[in-house]
Amino acid sequence: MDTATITKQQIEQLRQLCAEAGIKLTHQRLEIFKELMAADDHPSAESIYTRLHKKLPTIALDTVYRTLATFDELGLVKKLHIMNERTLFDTNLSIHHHFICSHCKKVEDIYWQGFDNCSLPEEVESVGVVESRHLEFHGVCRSCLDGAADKEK
Amino acid sequence: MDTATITKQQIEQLRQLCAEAGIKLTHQRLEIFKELMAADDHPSAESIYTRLHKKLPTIALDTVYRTLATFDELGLVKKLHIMNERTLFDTNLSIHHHFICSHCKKVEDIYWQGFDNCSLPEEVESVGVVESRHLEFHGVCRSCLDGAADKEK
DNA sequence: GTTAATGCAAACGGTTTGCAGGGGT
DNA sequence: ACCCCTGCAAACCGTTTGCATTAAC
Repeated sequence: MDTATITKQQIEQLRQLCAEAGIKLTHQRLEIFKELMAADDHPSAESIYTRLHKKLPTIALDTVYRTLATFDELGLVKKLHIMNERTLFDTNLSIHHHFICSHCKKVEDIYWQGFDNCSLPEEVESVGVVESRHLEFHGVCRSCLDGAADKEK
Repeated sequence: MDTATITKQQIEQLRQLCAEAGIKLTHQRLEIFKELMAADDHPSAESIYTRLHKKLPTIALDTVYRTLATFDELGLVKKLHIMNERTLFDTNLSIHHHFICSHCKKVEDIYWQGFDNCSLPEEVESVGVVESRHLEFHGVCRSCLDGAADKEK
């Protein structure tokens, strides 16, 4: 995914979103936003903090936490509670699912529109109103199967 | 679910499992096991501790944590990372999925064999070997829709 | 100029760990 | 009798919060 470059359009959208929400577009928020848009994985607050530290050495970890919470409320990221150690953030806003490698712990996005569009059986509907469905696959990813992950570390 | 009563058979199975694993069947482990079998919800370590405290006032919270970890390794419970605050434990060992009410946070078990048996599209298989699939529905449950949950607290 | 956001440091809450005493095999 | 398991307390670690300073509007 070549989302490495952030368009001026995206920044303009953020500016407008902040304006609508009545919050300030600070330097830190902009930089965290850029870092999120550039991420092709599912970063934690700490990993965003670490990546950002080179460019913004004065940024504080709790600012990253607060900003990610703000972005979550704005709908710019989604929290992922996959493992318990730390919360991961999903920057991919399109409907998708996740494959979690039990070996290297990497989380990969999975698309399955056939499933997204299928209707649910009565038994599911009977428990309440379903607003979203999310699928979690567990297994071993291709690179771990090929033994690539054994070499690292 | 009338799993409130524990059969002698279940206890015998636990005794055997412990013997096979080479660990002791202590009083605490037995009582925690009973509490888990009696639970019809998805308890946290702390809620098991609280429930047990009436019968076993001397038990320590960390013993509950250690025992639940042991039971997880034995395959008697499964950890659920649904919200980030605390780990929940699933005592239902048959294949099922979860409905999480965004209002009252209750987790309900969902059965959908049609989905469990369906084959996955190529796109999914291509990321690696899928060992299990778990579905998470988010929405509002029946009792919250009926306004029942609004009255509490 | 006002008000909200940041950085710092300390608190917080769930979970883990080291250790000495106690209970199961 | 041996060794594992428990209870206690303290550590741990990700995350949150209170407060004074700083920067966006």
